[in-house]
Amino acid sequence: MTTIHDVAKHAGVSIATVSNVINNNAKVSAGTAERVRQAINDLNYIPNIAAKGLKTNVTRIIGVLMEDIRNFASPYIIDGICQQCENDGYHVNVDNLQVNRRADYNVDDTYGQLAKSGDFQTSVREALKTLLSARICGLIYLGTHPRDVSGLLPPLNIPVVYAYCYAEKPASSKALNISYDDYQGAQLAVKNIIRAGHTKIAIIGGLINSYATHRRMMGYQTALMEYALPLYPEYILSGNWSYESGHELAGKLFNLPNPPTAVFVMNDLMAFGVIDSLKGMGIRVPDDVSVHGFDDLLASRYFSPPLSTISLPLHEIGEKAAGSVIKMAENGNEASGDKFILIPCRHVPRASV
Amino acid sequence: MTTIHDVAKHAGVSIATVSNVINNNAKVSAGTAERVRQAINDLNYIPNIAAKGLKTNVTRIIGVLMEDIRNFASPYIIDGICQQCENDGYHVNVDNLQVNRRADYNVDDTYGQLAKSGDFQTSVREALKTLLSARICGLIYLGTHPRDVSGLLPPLNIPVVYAYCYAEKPASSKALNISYDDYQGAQLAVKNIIRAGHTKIAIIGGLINSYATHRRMMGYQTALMEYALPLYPEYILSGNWSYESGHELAGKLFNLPNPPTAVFVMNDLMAFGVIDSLKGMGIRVPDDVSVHGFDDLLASRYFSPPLSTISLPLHEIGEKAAGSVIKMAENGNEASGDKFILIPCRHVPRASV
DNA sequence: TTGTACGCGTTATCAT
DNA sequence: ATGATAACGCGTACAA
Repeated sequence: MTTIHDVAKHAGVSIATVSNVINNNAKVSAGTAERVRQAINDLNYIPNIAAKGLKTNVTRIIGVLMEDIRNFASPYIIDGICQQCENDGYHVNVDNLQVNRRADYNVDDTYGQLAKSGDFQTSVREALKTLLSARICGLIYLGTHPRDVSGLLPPLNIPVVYAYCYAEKPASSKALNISYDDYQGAQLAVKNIIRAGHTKIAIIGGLINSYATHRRMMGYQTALMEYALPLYPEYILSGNWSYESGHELAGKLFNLPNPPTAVFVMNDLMAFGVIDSLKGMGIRVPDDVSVHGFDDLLASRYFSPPLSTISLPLHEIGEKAAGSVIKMAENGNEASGDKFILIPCRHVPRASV
Repeated sequence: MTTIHDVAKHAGVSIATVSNVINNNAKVSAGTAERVRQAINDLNYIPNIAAKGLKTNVTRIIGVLMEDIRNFASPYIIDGICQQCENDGYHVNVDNLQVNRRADYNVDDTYGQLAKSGDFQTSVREALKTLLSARICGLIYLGTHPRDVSGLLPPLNIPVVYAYCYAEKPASSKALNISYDDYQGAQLAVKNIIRAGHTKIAIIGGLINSYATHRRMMGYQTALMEYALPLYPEYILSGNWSYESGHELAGKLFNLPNPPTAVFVMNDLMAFGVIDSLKGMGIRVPDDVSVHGFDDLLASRYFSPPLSTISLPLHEIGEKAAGSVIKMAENGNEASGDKFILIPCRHVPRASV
């Protein structure tokens, strides 16, 4: 590899001058600057950022610790992260924890177990050590779904952004939580159902102890209240986020003496199960019953009928996460303002409502 | 950050001894080794790999230049890359080219244009410069679908692996192409259809000038020949990989005087279009006609009927790509053996056949 | 068995 | 305006 010395020799100047040209710090005469630039081009010189980082103690590397890149949300978030980092001239160092290969990551309960499992803790520490050995100047912890991940990370003295999850007790004094707005998204869904003319609207939630279920349930209630619609306790069910669970609960729901005319299902996977179950019972969607999902999986637009759903601001979460962690890394001071940033969801109207 | 000097002082030894303990090179007495390890633990010391790389001229960083992380295959391949790199103690540096935001990346023709477009070339060079500035010791170029990407990368003196694409004229003397086996996968699909009892089997291909279309067409022919089945020219159609194109071609196919009883569709997206078109015509799948896809999208198992398809060895491609590039980086010599590695696909039988 | 000194490719300080 | 040189954190001869 050609070094700054090669360039200096080729241009007939000192390495200091070359450095000054590269970082256009000091005053270099236009002539020599041009000569140096020519030499850089001739020799195809690319500065070694490791050496630069060693000297300046600033690496401009952002570490991304992701629980599972195979989760449907991860690629879009990483896309946002990469874009923002490229804009700001930062490198991205990734590490994948492969949660999927450890447990069924659609089930909330396993998270609690995971977090406690020594095995998982060990690989988090291991991955973190790898990242830290590169002297990353900021960390993004990317979850597989919103929940409290406090305690997973050891205390850190670099800024940390929790993306698509959150930490009540963050690992760093400079920390931020960035996710989407469950409450707003659920309202969006239910209000859309109401505007389509429904008044008997059931809800099928995810695991009862999950943050998302809780927040989306609030959104459901708020929307009903806003339109002065009654809340029927028998219309409120909880599954476990799986296709099968949606299938099963739909059976229960539509054997009620007074069944609903619409269902807000808290994720698309369960909604698929609901619709298939309805089809099995000879109930047509949306002619007889409307079904609304949440997540906007790629599959949802090809489902029959195409599923009305809520699309998550994944790219924006990534952009914002990277932007924030970079800002915190550059301003030495603590992060100010709201520690919990929720980006609004968008509504995706399709044929199922 | 604590340095090797801090550890040395804390343990009452010299930095050389600390270094020797870390890399367990030279003989260090058991006692001092233990003291040093204790100190490392006490101070939470993590070696600075930038400094190490500067000294040894080996960074153990693999660069991944991906055309689009949002492509359905990318996350699984990256998962494989991360896993292999973690196993071998390598860091992963990523850069995303965001092809998706430049053109409709499902359409083959745009690739030719992209490659020629100065804009794309510029961002490839830019991204590469970023990666090279970290002195990566190997590069993985991850495409969005198999095609020849020769000429996209400038000449490089580090090993390069093309994953999920290939280069007839690679950028480095140490290069390898790793993808899945279109020919074998297509045979798998068609043989499965034949074994289900069909003899009138149509095929809907992707763009006629694409490598994948060509190879899969060969697989189709081979399978028919092996079972001594005739090949009807009117059963051979080509689309452009899109849902709409599948929908349209199914209309043509089943208005034939003597329509087929099964269709091998070259990707799942077109297969969705085919099935929906069939439904529209009152033709039942699989009762009247069988449909077989290729790709195994997440959506395919939730489609109705669930789609029989071919699953791609994505994780394996990633593992193999990382393993190969690391091997080439470590053995100074040229890569030997086959430059084109094709990993077999698996068959995923579901209800549509 | 352990310690000293130098160099890796930069930036930054100080002369010139 | 430009150049010489000392760090940065680490590995490694070579010396002790």
